[in-house]
Parts: sequence; structure tokens; C-alpha cells
Amino acid sequence: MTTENSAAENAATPPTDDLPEQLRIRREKRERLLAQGTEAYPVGVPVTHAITEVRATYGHLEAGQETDDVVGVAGRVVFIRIGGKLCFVTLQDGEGNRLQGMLSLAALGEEALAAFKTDVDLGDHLFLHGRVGASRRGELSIFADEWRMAAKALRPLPVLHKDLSEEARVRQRYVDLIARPAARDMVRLRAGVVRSLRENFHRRSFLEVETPMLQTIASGASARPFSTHMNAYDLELFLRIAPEIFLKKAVVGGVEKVFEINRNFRNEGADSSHSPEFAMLEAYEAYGDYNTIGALTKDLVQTAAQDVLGTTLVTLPDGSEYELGGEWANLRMYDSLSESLGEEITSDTSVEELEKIAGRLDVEVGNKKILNHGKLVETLWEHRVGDHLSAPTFVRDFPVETSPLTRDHRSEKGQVEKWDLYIRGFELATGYSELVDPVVQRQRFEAQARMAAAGDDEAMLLDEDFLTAMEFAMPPSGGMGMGIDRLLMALTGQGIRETILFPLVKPQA
RNA sequence: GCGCCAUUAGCUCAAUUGGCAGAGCAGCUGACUCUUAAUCAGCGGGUUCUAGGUUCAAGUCCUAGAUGGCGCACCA
Repeated sequence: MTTENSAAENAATPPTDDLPEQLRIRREKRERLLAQGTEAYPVGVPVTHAITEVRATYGHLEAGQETDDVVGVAGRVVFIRIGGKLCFVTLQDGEGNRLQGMLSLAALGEEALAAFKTDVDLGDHLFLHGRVGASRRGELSIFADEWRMAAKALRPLPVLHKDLSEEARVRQRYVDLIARPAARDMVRLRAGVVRSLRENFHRRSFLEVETPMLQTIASGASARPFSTHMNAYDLELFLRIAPEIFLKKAVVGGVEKVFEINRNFRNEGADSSHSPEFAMLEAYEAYGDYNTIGALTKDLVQTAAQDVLGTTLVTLPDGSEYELGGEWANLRMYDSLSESLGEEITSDTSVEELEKIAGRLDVEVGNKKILNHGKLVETLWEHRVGDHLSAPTFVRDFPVETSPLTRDHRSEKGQVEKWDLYIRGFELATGYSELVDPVVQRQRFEAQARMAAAGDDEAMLLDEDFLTAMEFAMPPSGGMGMGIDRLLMALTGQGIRETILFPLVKPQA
């Protein structure tokens, strides 16, 4: 260790006089352990069994039944009961599995029992050695003949019988994970979902790739990027807003079934369904289209639900249920909007007419300068139809202006072959028949550039190397993107910050 | 970005009209060999988010700021 590190450590440990009582007392206990020659943070403890192993092997013991089997177990102290000649302690593992220890004067001796009473607190990691048995009340227990501190906690645990405040949960997720079962479950559920997605793709012979996070042009979606600077090349770089451009380059190069699960960054608002960094799945399938990729997406979601929940019937926090299984509804954007308005809306409906309808319905349409047919249709559709969707629904065939990377519809003029998947009213995924004609793609980028010039700061940027790649010919393909965090939201009914282990929080003053 | 609400002990929360800052858990001391949110007796613990202001007196009222939640706008 360098002297600098030592200085930093000392600076991080303020004089004990200034600490709140409970922190000061725990530091004093640590000092006392050290003074007695006992380590507060030993390099290890002789664990022979995990808590789950003890439960699995001895769970059948009946009240009062004891064995001669000796084990060494460790866990975090989540309950402690100090008595005269008999003490109880409950150890918990990372998954929330618990096991009781009983520490008696007879088995431990006077000195060790007294030390346990004074030195062990809620929150400590504790090692117990002793015989396995069941208490008179039937609780599976270790009858300890030895205890050791495995790691001393210097801060008290929060009350375990009440949830932490929402702020404390995200600021100190490590405490939340100790205290709240739902927080522990989310971590494991998320890992299970990502695993299910990967295994599903592998079964289908998709290759997983990793494409750049740092990009010279942030393209592939309509969003404002984070920017940064690379010193070595003196270059302005952007954190990616989507992997789309690079994944399509991979398809051009012959990686014909490809997917990526990784982070996107968007420099926009944060709320219960938006995080500045979020996990995204994108997949491309050569010789597929938006129909085949829609079927794939449905299977990914339903299989993930089955794999992690054992059912496609999701139970939400308020106790209500939501069915992800079976067939999903299909709506066409123009048809469903027309039906809702009671008047025909087509790709020929003029901007003036759409503005009139928006005005009549009191729908805010945003910056007039950058309004076009597509934005108006989508805004109207969201208010009239999208906001009322609940059951899983594919919304199909979007206006061309807002989808610069999607191919023209095979039969509907002015529309593109794109769907959005709505689950519980929010957009979970999107899918395209990919635009692969490099000449049309260039025209689409030019139209985006005109929108940018008119003041649309989310218009998509032209990527010359992407167009060059397209000129080498990309096979006809279907592509999809799905928010992993949002999939977790759909499967649990929780907000996005609960699905992310360590969401971004503003520093406190 | 705009609006509304909140911020009090380690944690979760009270505090009437502006009038001595409280409870439960947690902590400390003592009792207890079957507790499991133990029980009993006693004791500590506060920059009431921050900075100003009004007032004899401010957790409470006013102004500004910080952080969080909700709604709206934007976005996925």
C-alpha cells in the first residue's frame, strides 16, 4: 500500500468523537476485538456448508431432534436475541435464506458467550461451528461450540420490518438488497431474463457481437447523445444512442443472424420508465422481415416469462394479473387512428388537416417548425389509441417521415414496414423490415438533415460509412430492438429504477 | 423544462393555532437456557435538508437553493 492510500483512508475515517452514537460504538467494538487479538476482518472462516445445504440436508428434523453432525456456516446477522445463558442469532445468505444459531453457556463456556453478547451486532457477518439440530420449538439450528467474527459491520442495519424510503433504496442499493426480498429477487430475475434471451438466440444460431459504445456520429435512433472527448486523437466522441448502424454493417459483412445486448445512452429526461443509460437488445435476421422478427420477439418475451416466472401470467405489485401468453393483437396505425377519430386518415392527409384535428381534440403537437405528417399522425395516434392500450399489441405500418431506417411498405404508399410492441401501455420493442436500398437510404438521411436544419435536434444524422457499407448490398432483413429494463418492468410491474441494480442518482449536496 | 408535495434520532415515522422535539425498532446497562418484530427495569441519542428573513418565540410562516416523489412536456 502506498502512503497516498493510507492518507486517503485516514481522511475517510473521521474522528470517532464526531460520529453518531451507533457508529462510534461499533468502531469501539472493532477496536476491542483487535485488542483481544481477534480479527474483525479475517482472511477467511472455515465454512463447510452453505446455509441452503444445511436446510436441504437437515430440514426434516423434528422439534427437539439433534444430530452429531458438525458443520461450519457463515452469514449476515439479521436477528439476534441476547439471553442469560442462551442466545439466539439468525444468519442470512445473499439470497435471503436463513439459519438459526443457538449459543449456550454449556456448549460455549462463559468467556465465549460473554464475548458474543458484547461484540456481535445486527449486520455483522458471523461464523458458527457446531452440531446441527432442531430447537424445542422446531427451528433448524446450529448448536454452536464456537463463533468467530467473519466481518464486523460498522453501520447499523435499517429496520428490517419496514421498507426503506425510495431514495434510500437507490442510493444505498447494497442495504436495500440486505433488507428487502423484492430487491434481491429483481437481481436474480434480471439475470434469468438476460440468460433466457441469450439461450433463445443461441438455439436459433444467432451470433452475439459487441459494437462500439464510443462513436464519431451517434446515429441509429432519434435522440440526443452524451458527448465526450478522446485525448489521443483530439476527437469529439459520442456515447451510442443505438447499435443499429454497426449491427447492419455486420449483416452486410455476412454475420447474417446477429444480436447484441448492451447499454445505450440518451441525454434526455429521466422518469419512471426512462433512464439515461438503459440496456437494449437488438437483433437482425437476414432474409427475414418485420413479420418473422415480430414472431421472434413474441417468443423471446413469452419464453423469458416462462423461464423466470414459470408462467406467462404476470402478477403485478397491486395483485392484479397480466397475461403475456397466447396470440397478441395486431393494429394498423392508420386504420386504428381513423376508426378512433371517425374519419379516414391516410398518408395523403395533409399537415393542415391533421393540425386542425389536433386543435379540435386539444392535443399538444409541440414545435410547429419541425411538424410534419408523420409526427402529427404518431402524436394523434398516441393520444387516441396508444394511451389506451393494455393487452400486448403490435402496432403496424408507420408513416415514413419518422422511420428513416425502415423500408417502404410493400403495398401501402407513404408507410413503412415497422411495428411497435405495446405491453401494459408502454412501448416495449420495435421491429422493421430493414431499409437496404442505399439510394433510398441516402434520400431518407437527406430528409432528416433538412429536419435538423429546421431545428429538430433529434433528427437522425447521416453516417457516410454506413451508406458505403449499404452500397456493398445488405440482404433483405428483419430487425428488432427491445429495452431489457422495460422487459423487466413488464414482467414485474416495477418502475425502471427498481429494475436497474445501481441507477444513476444525483449526488447529494 | 414547468407545477404540486415531501425532507425531523442509525431506520420508519409523529409533533394540534407559531409556545419545553416525540414514538416504535435499533443502541447502551441490568435480569432471563427455546427466542424468532421476545419480555421486564433503567439510560443515552437531534445542525428538524441548507442559507437568509418575519416574530418575544419557528420543525411549523416567508424568500432562495439542494435532494426525492408524483403529474405535465420530451423521449424508448
